Amino acid sequence: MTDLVRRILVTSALPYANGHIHLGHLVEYIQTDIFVRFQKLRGHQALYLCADDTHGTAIMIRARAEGRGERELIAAMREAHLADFGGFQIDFDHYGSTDSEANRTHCGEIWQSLRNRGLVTTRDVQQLYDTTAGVFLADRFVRGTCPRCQTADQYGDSCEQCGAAYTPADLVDPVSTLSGTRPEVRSAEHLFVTLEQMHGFLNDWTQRSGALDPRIANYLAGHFLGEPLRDWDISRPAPYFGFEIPDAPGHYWYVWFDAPIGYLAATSEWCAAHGDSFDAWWRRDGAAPTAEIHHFIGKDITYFHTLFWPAMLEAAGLALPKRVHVHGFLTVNGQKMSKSRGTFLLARTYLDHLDPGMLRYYYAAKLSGGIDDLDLNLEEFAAKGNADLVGKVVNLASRTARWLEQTGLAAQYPDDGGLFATAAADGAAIAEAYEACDFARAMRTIMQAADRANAYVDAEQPWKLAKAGPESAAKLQEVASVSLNLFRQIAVYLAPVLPVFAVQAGELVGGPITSWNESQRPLTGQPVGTFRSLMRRIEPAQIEALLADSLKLSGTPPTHPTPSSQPGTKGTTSMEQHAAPSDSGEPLAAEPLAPECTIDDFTKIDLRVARVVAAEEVPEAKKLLRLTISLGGDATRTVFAGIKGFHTPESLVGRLVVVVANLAPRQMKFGLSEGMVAAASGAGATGVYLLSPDSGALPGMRLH
RNA sequence: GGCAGCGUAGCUCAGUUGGUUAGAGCACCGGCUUCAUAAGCCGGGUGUCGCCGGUUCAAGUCCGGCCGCUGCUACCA
Repeated sequence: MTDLVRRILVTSALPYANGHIHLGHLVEYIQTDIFVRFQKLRGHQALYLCADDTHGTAIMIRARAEGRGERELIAAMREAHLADFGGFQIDFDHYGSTDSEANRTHCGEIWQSLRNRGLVTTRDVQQLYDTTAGVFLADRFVRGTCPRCQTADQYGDSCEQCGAAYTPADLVDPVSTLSGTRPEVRSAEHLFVTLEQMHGFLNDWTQRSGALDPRIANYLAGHFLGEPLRDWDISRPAPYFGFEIPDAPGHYWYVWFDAPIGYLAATSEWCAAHGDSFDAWWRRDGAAPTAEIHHFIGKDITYFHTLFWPAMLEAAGLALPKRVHVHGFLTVNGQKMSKSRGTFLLARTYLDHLDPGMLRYYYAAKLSGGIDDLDLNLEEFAAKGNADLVGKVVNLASRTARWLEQTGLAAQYPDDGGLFATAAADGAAIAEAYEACDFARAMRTIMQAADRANAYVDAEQPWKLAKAGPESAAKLQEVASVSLNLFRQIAVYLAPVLPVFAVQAGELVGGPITSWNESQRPLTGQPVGTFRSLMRRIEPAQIEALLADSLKLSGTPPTHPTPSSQPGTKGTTSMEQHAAPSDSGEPLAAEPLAPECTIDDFTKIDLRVARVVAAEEVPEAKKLLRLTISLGGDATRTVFAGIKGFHTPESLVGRLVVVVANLAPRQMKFGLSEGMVAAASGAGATGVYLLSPDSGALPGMRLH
């Protein structure tokens, strides 16, 4: 089959050491792992490399908050990450860390290349300096009074009250959160990469190299490459958890500089451990690179991997990616993962309740290599795993292995009507789909083989042969041998997706699966082990337990067993639901109750009756109406309310509404909004319903 | 509003360079089977392929214009 042994270096994006792995992360790691396992099964030399992304301000702040050093924090998170990945059978060839000596070395080399090519420039940036702590202060480390609305205790970059944006130097009475002293304005030098000098190269690489999906290339052309590329600020002054820049003491490489270089460092570390050569993977010798480089990333970090990173590699004379595989985000039951809905699913929580193979298969069945978001519909997840893996695939072995325990496989492969040969021929198409990361297509083709195999068993009725007695024994052995061979063939095809299942299938019959080629020849005469459960069905209770645990972890009590809340489709309108005699549970299910609050919490919010005295369209606004409301007497407020399209200005004037009267003013594009009008709304834009007090209520009355 | 993407059976989707009566899985209904983890097999679809127009011998597939939805962004206080 395959002609040459390819050398394929594959990476997933480095997970940040500031949080745990969740099912969204796993879309990427499972996808990458399947790709790598497939390549290895085909006989290619593939390396799956990854690392923890450990540097940056967030880590530093978190470590301080936890009262421990950064390295202690990242070591603990590394353990947790590795345990999660292991649980999902993600098989890295090497898992490094951006906080390694190898990475420091590679950062230095790339840096020197940028210097040599004249791509580094410096520019002064005005920053506040803490004379007591002796450090420049990032925006987050400064608080002070807003220069615009005079609100105290605001961060250095923007005001939470009026929304004004400014620099820390603009703050009135600034205070350093590190020392509590008043910082002074100093000018600090930052280092920049003048990306514009690489513009021609980036145009060419993004549009013509074939490394990118056309949609991604188009996005880059439209958003960035159509105008001069801005300089990239790649240094941060101390305090910063990271690597100090060797020729610029006091400056540290920004985390997004050293993170992708972690791919190089991981390669070096793996090579050191295996006696291989880094240069053979990354160095460009003449026109033809010796290895293929594949990056798998989420669409949120496209910019870094398709502009900065190739520019860095190009400047350093290193090999460019053959392909950057960009995938979408994970949604759960059609919506973003949500802690309050209990659908923020951590890897660990999943593993407490369900089989990782089921998720690997589900993702495989939904991934087609595009950048579309992937929806984890929990009902479909259970149905698909149960029907395909348990009902079709495992069932093949489960229903026939027992008849071969004594005799083993038939000595000669029987006439199966061409079933094995057909599925063997399908191998080329399945491999092609794997290669293109269209795993969904591969799974469909494999399941068709399973369908044909089950139909065969049904037609041959081996259970009748078993009852018929000794004269049917040979025929029984033949039928069961066909069935088990088809089963093993499918196990080979599924091995990249379900490695544990593949091992167990091999234990049952035929030994370890080591090569894709094993799908091409039936086995004969081999012993058959005792069938034992290979994969268990997903029970609804397990999914409920998963969701309940996820809710607990987010600190929200489970309000009720989560029904399968299909997002409302166009069939029923809100109006119809109003008329229904019994109310649907859908709105509550769509937005479960918030965590319990105390009466003190509630009294912080001053809700008042108010009268709309004026209402007008804001022509340029899509959702907003400008309301003038009266709290009685001459106390009036201007409020922008997002109710355009649901209410006309004329219908509002004169009516009573409920407002949040002590809400901090908010600067909006069309003016300052001085409160919020209370309204009910469901998930999605199903409607907005203003609250009205009973008649007799007067403006200014408070809600108790 | 800007940018991008998507609109095919109740649901999730497949439809390769335009080419026979538009498909799969799930769900649902009927029948069969009982070896198997309440698994399996057979049968059952009058779908305006979002709408309108265009190109073509031929369009779900290409082009244009609308409508709707989603994501990012913006004004969701």
